[in-house]
Amino acid sequence: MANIKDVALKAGVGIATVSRVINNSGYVKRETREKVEKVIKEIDYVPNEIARSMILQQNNIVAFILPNSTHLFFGELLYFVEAELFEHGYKLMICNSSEQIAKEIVYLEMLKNNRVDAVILLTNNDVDSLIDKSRPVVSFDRRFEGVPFVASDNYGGGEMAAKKLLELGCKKFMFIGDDAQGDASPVITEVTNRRLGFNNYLNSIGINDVINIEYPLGDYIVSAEYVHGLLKNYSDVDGIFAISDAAAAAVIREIEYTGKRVPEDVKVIGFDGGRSFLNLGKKITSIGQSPELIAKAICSIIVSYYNKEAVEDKIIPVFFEPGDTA
Amino acid sequence: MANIKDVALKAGVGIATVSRVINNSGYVKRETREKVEKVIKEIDYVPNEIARSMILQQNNIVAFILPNSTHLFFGELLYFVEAELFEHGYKLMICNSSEQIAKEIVYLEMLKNNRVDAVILLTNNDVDSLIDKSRPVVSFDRRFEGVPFVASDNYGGGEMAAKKLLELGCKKFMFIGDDAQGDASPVITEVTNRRLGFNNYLNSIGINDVINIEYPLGDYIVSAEYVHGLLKNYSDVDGIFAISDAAAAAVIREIEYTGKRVPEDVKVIGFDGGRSFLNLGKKITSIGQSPELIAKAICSIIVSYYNKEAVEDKIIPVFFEPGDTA
DNA sequence: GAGAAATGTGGAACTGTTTCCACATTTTCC
DNA sequence: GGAAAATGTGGAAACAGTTCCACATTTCTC
Repeated sequence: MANIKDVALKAGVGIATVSRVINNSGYVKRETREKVEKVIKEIDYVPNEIARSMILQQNNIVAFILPNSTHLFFGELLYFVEAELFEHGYKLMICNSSEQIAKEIVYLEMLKNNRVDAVILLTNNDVDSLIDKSRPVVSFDRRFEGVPFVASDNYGGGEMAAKKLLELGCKKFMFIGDDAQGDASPVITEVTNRRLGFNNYLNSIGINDVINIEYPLGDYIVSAEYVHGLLKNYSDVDGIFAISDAAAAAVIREIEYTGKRVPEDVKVIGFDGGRSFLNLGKKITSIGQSPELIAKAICSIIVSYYNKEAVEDKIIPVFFEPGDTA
Repeated sequence: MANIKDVALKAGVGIATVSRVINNSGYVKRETREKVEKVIKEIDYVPNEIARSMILQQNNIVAFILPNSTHLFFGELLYFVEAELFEHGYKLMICNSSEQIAKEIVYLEMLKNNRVDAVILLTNNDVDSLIDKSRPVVSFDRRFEGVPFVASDNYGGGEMAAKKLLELGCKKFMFIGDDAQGDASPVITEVTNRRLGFNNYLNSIGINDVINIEYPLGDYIVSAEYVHGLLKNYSDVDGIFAISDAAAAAVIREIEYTGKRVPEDVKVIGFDGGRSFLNLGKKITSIGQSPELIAKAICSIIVSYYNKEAVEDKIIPVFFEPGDTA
């Protein structure tokens, strides 16, 4: 493949001049520029970005470590992150951790070697010590000391769900979610704020008998049987806030299985925007997060890093997404 | 950041020796190795992969150009491609084209500059002239002259759907799909083989009145209204093969809207595996493609390239995925 | 028309590795 | 015990660019 030297030689100019032409920098006489450009076309010269990265000490590559891009919300986030980075001239390297900390570790190490310009981190694991904080990192939905952080307003979303269910006349409330994850991970995850917002708001207006259900979930698929068992013990519940649309879908399926109707007998609000489960059935009423706004926030932090501006955490508003289940 | 020279200096050895230690190549005395390894730990040296890529003329980066990672099948394919590449020590750069040829062009150019080791191409656009065929490229679902090609056995899948509907006693058949895309793109796309397999098989056993419906779809969302209009003209149809699960979902919705029951009155088979639309309702009976097998095939081609072995096209078997609609 | 400023150009150092080559030392073998 | 083979080591040339610096030429200004 042709290199800059070949161009210089063929055009009868110095390497520095070719570089100036390519980068449109410094002084170049019009005729010289044209001569060089002609040669570039002729021998089909394409600058080698690897060599540029080396000298410039940056490669315009951002890495995104996330659990699994096939989950709708993550996939959407990925999509918008890519689109946004593209606008700013960055390329995106994708690293599915599959929730395995081992793979996260390998990736985190690899990214050090590769000198990627920034890392977007979306993990539930305690990888604090593995993060190279001397380089730009942005974390979504999980706080790490010294790492800028982006998340939806989960607390506000919880409140919003509570208000909506109240508005619709519900009397007996339930929250169902997997946020505590047992003793294995004592960290308060960001989604816990959904529970807190929901509970605190109801408590604040005197409702203190909210039922909080903890269910274990593997790979985000809610076990219908498990939900079923739980629901029959709480037959007076008429307003349910589920931690995700996936959880809401399972809950709805089970409620209907017991003969009750949604939303006539029990109202259910999910979380994520109701986009995932809208086919061949009803659409879930949901508190939505905007992957697009989140992606924009993440990228703006990366750009700030790049411009050596101060970076700060960002909390992204959520919105009420009407549906058929509340 | 520390570099190899710092290590050499501090350990009192030559650069070449450090390199040998890192890469575990050539001869290094045990004591020397230990000394060097100690220094590496001490000053937290991490080899610069960019410099390595430059000298090695390879960077172990594979780029995947695809329309949109948020579509379930593409997202799954992406997931498995990433997993498979990871096993082989490659990193994955993701390039969502959003079906825009302009973005594809920019990416294709960019990837030349970046000297990625291979490109996986998933596009419906005529980008033949833009592909740098001097470097490893693999195309999925779309044939380009001189580019190795991977696809599901779409023709066989069409046949399979026909046989299944026959088996279930259907008498009047319909195919519904968007494969021809009007005059704009005269290319026979790979999915057309689904139609061909279906029609040819039925024709071969003497059924010649198969109704083939062409519907326009924007961004993979089937217009329910459009389908509705079509269906009422063909009230005797009792066996439908839809080009995708998304199309099948729309068809089913519309059939039920007219008062008929699926699968009792009309049987519907989709394509992609029925995973997309299984919540809050029935699961679509479907011909499945295996994103995992496809990913493995794609990666094995890339590895063959890498080992300078001959590469050849691969057709991946499809499978019948039972559901509630046929 | 001379000095200053602006414009134009090329050489060479530098980025951080790998690897060839030359040379030194040690081990093997008859 | 000496030649041959195996082992061990470092210098320097690549890889393909960018950019500082020095120097040359042109244009501007009074």
